[in-house]
Amino acid sequence: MNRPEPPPKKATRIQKKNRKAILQAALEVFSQRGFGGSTIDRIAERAGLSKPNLLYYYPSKEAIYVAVLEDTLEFWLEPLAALDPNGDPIEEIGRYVSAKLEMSRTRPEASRLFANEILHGAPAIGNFLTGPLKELVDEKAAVIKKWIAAGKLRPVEPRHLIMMIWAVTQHYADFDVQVRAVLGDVITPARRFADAEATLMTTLFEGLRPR
Amino acid sequence: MNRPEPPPKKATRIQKKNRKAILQAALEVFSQRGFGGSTIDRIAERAGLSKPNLLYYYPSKEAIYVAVLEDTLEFWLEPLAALDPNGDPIEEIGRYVSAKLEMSRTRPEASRLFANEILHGAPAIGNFLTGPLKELVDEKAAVIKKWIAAGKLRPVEPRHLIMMIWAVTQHYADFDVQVRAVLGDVITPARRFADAEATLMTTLFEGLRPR
DNA sequence: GTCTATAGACGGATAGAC
DNA sequence: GTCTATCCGTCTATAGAC
Repeated sequence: MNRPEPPPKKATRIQKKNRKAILQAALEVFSQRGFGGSTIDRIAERAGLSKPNLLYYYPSKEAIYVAVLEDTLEFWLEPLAALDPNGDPIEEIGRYVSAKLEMSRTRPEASRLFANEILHGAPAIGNFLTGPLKELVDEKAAVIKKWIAAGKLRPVEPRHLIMMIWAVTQHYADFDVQVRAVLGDVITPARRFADAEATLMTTLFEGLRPR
Repeated sequence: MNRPEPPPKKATRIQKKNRKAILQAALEVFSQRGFGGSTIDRIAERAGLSKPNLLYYYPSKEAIYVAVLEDTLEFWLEPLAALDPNGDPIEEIGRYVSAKLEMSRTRPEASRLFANEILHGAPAIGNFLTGPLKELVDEKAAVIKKWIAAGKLRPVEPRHLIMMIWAVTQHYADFDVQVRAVLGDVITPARRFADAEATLMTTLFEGLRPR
């Protein structure tokens, strides 16, 4: 028998390219239609592959789904991980808000993919939420607590503050159609995000700055 | 001619009961699993009906879905509609935040149903978003603008402020699993919502109050 | 006795997986 | 390309309300 690859003998150039295409296609399809509303066929088509070929790379629809999620998870935590305990609190939080808002603008599909997953009870990434995510939030909550103790921020619940920032920034990706409907189509995307940032900064900053 | 009701010859007691049971069951199923992940069979089972019997009341899966959405829409706008132009701005906004948070606590499935629908591009309620919803938001944005002009609020974009309130309050329903994962299961629901409200009020109020 | 309400069984199409 | 499972929607027969 003359089988070239048992597991991943070589990370073939073609394999890398196809895997990437599949993940990108899956991200677009899953984020737009949810897991149940997506079909392998559609993902394969958008990736430029046949369905059997796609199933050669990932054994099942669920496997693709999990792969896309995991592929995006790490990237998703970056901005919060970058919160610097030694920086100026207001500045650091401002930077975090900006970064998250920027992610909503440039990667709305990723935001929607997570939103959909969590909305439905996080069947695939429950362990991520109670594990790495919670740990990171705990760590950063401690930082915020110290800032508050030092009188550099008004006293608020750090974890709720963090989630509040998630909510307001991701809203512009997850609820995009509603945002556009409410603002009207005359408002350009650039203007929309600039106004959003200004509003968030005003309320958050003035609400957090101690007197 | 002496016809009391032309279309619904009699609103049979049994019909009312079944329709209500179907809508309730559909709300639970659709909000938990999305449209594509839900089956008529499951909805019928939860409503205590056979599938053909359910389809006797609503002609298709989509008809049930639309019916549930419409059944909840009006109710959903109530708190915003109640914003009183003659009231104290900070008080009115506080009341609105409280009311929305309370809805997230008591009717999370409704919130999730909308979130899912909008997340996927609002195929069924697009006209509602650009119609009644936009109109109501426009009306209330004008009220907020007047408050700002009168120096009673800091200058912010009214529409973004309204959406910001939607985002932070609905977050506690839509992303419930994540909220619980991050806070840990030791925090009781009552405590969770109390902390949320305190954090929202502090940041929002202090951020909106003029100096 | 007539109309409403209910269910069992099935067709047909879609889509996951080999 | 095929096999199979799932699931929407219908056909038909019957039980029950008024």
